[in-house]
Amino acid sequence: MSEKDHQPTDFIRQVIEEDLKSGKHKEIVTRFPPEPNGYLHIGHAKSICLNFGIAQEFEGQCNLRFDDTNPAKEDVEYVDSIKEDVRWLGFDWGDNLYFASDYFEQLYTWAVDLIKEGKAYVDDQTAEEMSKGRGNLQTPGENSPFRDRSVEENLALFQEMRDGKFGDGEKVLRAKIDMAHPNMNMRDPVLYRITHIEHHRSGDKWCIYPMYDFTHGQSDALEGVTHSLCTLEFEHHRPLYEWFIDNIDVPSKPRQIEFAKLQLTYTMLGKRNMRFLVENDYVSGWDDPRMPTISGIRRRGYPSEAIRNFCHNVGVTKFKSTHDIGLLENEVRQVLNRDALRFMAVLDPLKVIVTNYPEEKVEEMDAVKNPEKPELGTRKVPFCRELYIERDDFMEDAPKKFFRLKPGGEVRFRCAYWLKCEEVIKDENGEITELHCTYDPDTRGGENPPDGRKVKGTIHWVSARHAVDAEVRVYDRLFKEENPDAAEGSFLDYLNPNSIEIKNAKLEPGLGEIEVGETVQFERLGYFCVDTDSSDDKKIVNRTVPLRDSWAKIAQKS
RNA sequence: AACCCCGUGGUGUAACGGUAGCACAACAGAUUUUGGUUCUGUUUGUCAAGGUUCGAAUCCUUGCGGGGUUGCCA
Repeated sequence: MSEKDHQPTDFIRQVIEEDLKSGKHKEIVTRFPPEPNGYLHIGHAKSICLNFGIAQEFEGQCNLRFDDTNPAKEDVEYVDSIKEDVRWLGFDWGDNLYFASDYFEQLYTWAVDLIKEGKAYVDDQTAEEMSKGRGNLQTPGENSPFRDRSVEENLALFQEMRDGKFGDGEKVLRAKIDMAHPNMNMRDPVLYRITHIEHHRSGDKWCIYPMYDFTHGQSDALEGVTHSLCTLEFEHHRPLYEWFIDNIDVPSKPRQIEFAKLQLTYTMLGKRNMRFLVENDYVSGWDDPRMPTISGIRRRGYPSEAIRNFCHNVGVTKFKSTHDIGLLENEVRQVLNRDALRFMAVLDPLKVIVTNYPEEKVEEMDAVKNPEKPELGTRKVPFCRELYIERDDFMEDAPKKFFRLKPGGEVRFRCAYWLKCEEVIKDENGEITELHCTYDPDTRGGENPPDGRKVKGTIHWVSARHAVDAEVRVYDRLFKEENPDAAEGSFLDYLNPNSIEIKNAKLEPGLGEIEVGETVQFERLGYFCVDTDSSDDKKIVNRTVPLRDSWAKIAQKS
């Protein structure tokens, strides 16, 4: 039972341990390298937890590097949100904030070096011609007619590309590798393209921009990254990554290792599909609480600790697995059960009149703030003659297993009294409008009465006179289909029409003081978080996640 | 069918040639002033066939299945 046995071990950490043991590296350096072209989502959280987590465990360093080599898609707006999200997840890059665009000059110099060594050339072909010349998966490509230009001509042309002598797409710089290579990435990949677009950081200094492949490994090498962890789709870029590291005079030799990206049931993580939902108002924005973005999850009320625990449990492999979203929700409940303060709130109010309770009387009942943390003590909850209970907690023709309120039945009102339903009041449509009940003074605080009577159910309630009104947004998963990406037809066919339900709820008065962003438990209902849309006169609350509900299962069966 | 990667209960993940373990889910029970929490128990698995070995989830071969790759995106 050494400590080692409890360490999570995966194939990447094993490689790192070996590299440390063999003396290949003294210190581990990783990096999280987002392109600032969108918002981070739960899939990125896996990569963040992996890279920053490894740095922490091995007492190394993790850089935050923006892979900003394509100005057409990028913006500072995203840089800021990405930083905020990484910080919220609980990680710190210290001084190690980098931008690939800061390496443009160095990368250019290295490109010139390759040209001088006859390992790169300027190609005049159109994109279409190049594509054709590359061949396909079965057939080898053919050399470009420009492949054998002289070093001098290439040097001059590349300089002219930089100087802006050509329009977008007129020329590219390519590596001279092997047009018949079985790996398409090695068939003379493009190193630089011409793009006359202002870059969000380098402005109009450049009109040629390096490709991802020509940037990433060298950036890693410049920063002394030892292990460059990326997702599986870069697997067949690795030979190229290594080709650049081997053919360029870089200061260190990083190693690329690939792992499977995170996939979740009932969730769609594709950037362009998420963008579609945002731009076409299927959701309120990137931070809509139903979105799998970090900002959405945060607004929904998921604690970052739960995300970290989840990523830890998910593990790291090369197997393309899909995780059950329920596992994430379980982690959320686990953290919130431990931390969240308890309150009572009624989402779908039904009035209860306690007919034998004095009109003017108000009692302050004691209720535990959090049973998981008894040291926190209790809160006061006002009780009076008029109350609200959950409409669901009353049934006229109740099945045997229904332990809540029914005509002639008695239940415990949590922390208050035992109440017996004496009369059901209905309107002209037969809708139940209120319940007339009597209370037993011998059950104050919800205690068992001296006569030994038993009661099966305990329900929550709110004093009608003291309740705070609130809009509660009850969220459900965005998609009805387990895998909206892979299902037949458009993912839009699988949107859950009930992914948001608005309730005009009655809250326990103490809830008026809860601040935006704070997550609490509404007893018997779930965890709820005060939303950023709240104003001084209107409280808006998101349902983070419901409590486990074994009654719902029983009810469904019968 | 060119090359590459991957196959362990329902979903994931561990076991590194030596008792197939863990989490979630499901089911049953106990406790409970939340039908919550907690606790106990049960069910379900090594893709297949050969080979190596005293012994194979693990090594080898073949097959089967899934995924990826033909951007001047990352």
